[in-house]
Amino acid sequence: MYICIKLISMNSFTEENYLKAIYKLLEKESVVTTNAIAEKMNTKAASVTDMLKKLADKKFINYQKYQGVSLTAKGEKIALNIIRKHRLWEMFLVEKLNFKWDEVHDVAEQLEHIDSDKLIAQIDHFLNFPKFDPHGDPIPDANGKFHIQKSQLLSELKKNSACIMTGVVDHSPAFLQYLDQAAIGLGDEIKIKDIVSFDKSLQISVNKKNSLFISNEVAKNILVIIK
Amino acid sequence: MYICIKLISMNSFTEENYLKAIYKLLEKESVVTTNAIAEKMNTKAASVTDMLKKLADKKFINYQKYQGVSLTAKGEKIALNIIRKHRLWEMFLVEKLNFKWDEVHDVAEQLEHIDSDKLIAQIDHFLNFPKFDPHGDPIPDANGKFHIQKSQLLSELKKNSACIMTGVVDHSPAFLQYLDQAAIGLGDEIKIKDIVSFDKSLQISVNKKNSLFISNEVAKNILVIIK
DNA sequence: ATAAAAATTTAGACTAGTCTAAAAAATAAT
DNA sequence: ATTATTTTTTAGACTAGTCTAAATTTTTAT
Repeated sequence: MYICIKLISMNSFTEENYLKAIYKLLEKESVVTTNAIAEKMNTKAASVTDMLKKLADKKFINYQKYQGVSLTAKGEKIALNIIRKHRLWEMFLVEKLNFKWDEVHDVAEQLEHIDSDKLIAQIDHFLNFPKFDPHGDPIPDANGKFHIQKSQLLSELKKNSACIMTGVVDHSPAFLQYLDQAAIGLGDEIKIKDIVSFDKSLQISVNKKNSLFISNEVAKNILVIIK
Repeated sequence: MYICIKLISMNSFTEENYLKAIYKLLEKESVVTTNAIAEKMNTKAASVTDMLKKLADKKFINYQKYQGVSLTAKGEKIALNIIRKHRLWEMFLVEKLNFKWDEVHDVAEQLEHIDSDKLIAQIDHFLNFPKFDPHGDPIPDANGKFHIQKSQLLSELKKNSACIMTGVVDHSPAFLQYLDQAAIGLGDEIKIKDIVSFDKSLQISVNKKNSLFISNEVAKNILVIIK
């Protein structure tokens, strides 16, 4: 007769952060190097090598000396779960606790490591199962799957098209603050009233009300899905 | 010309947990021993001694070999802040995320270490500045002060008195589940309709509606403030 | 194809926190 | 008042994660 206690090897915060960093680097480059990880983690290459060995031992990554790394299915699942938690917490902070877009990141970095399936399921429910975080990045489901309607740049749309804002390309505080001032936010309905041929700037309406001009440069940094 | 960055020595989770444990032991006993701390922290006396030296170096505790410990003002402030965060998170979990009284503790143990003044201020606000957590324990304010109207046992009140439930003495799941079944909860208005002379059991009404009998034993474990 | 440069890994050391086993101090018992 | 017992501390070792400096491998340039 055995008693089964919750052992389910709790991963350390550090391991989780490495896996997340590797996942994000893999989104941009097909091969992830030790130096790239070191830079992302604000640490030294030697420390990264040590950790890579440990993660490989645990079968979270595929690693051979000098050859870079990739995630195993197991490792990717953990990374996606951290990303899911991070984005749900960001959404919670903005939607329920009056945080600004540009204030949430550091706190979410801490909250993403809280270990409770029930907690994150309830937060998801409380937020009414959002598909995007406050920066427009997609939120994976509990199984690590994305349900994405592909976004495109506002600058690519034709005159008179209507769309919903889902995110931004430039995440800098400067840009996010500009959007706040212009009262353009996630989930807003944007309609292109006119495209100025001179400089490709757009005349748009937001939520069928306030009409304004935005530069092409701005439009290139706003992600939308067509309505 | 100096630049001042946020250094404000971030305390480790472990240090915070030791200070919290010491605070709680000081509530019951005037002198706190190494062994008592070891038991509370699920660790060994030798480990405690090591940590006590470190905490004393940082001026969080008063410590002399073999003589037990007490908290300095600095240490108490940190402990109270952790307790404040723990209790506010518990309240949040119960009030907003449908957690049961007896499910919140482990998650709150993690959340209490999240480091963000704005976050906890907003949670406090979101909960409408509660004075007690779901177990009826008082929540200190941001300065570590309690604003307590002294609670007393329901069993001590006279016939026809009305009161508000603020807490319990027995925190066991068995008792909390009984209260759930009986639909007696924090903040409920309890009126004593009758006291049975035979066994001192009480006939009460809860929130002016459901009337029921509770044993004297139960009444001895319910904390209330007189209305 | 081979030398130079860059990237990566190893070796060895450090801190935080923990442990066991042994020594020292305090308390209790005769 | 002098043992015996209990409590506490020290000594030394271990793990996770980090670092610097040196060695090794890969890549780039000639």
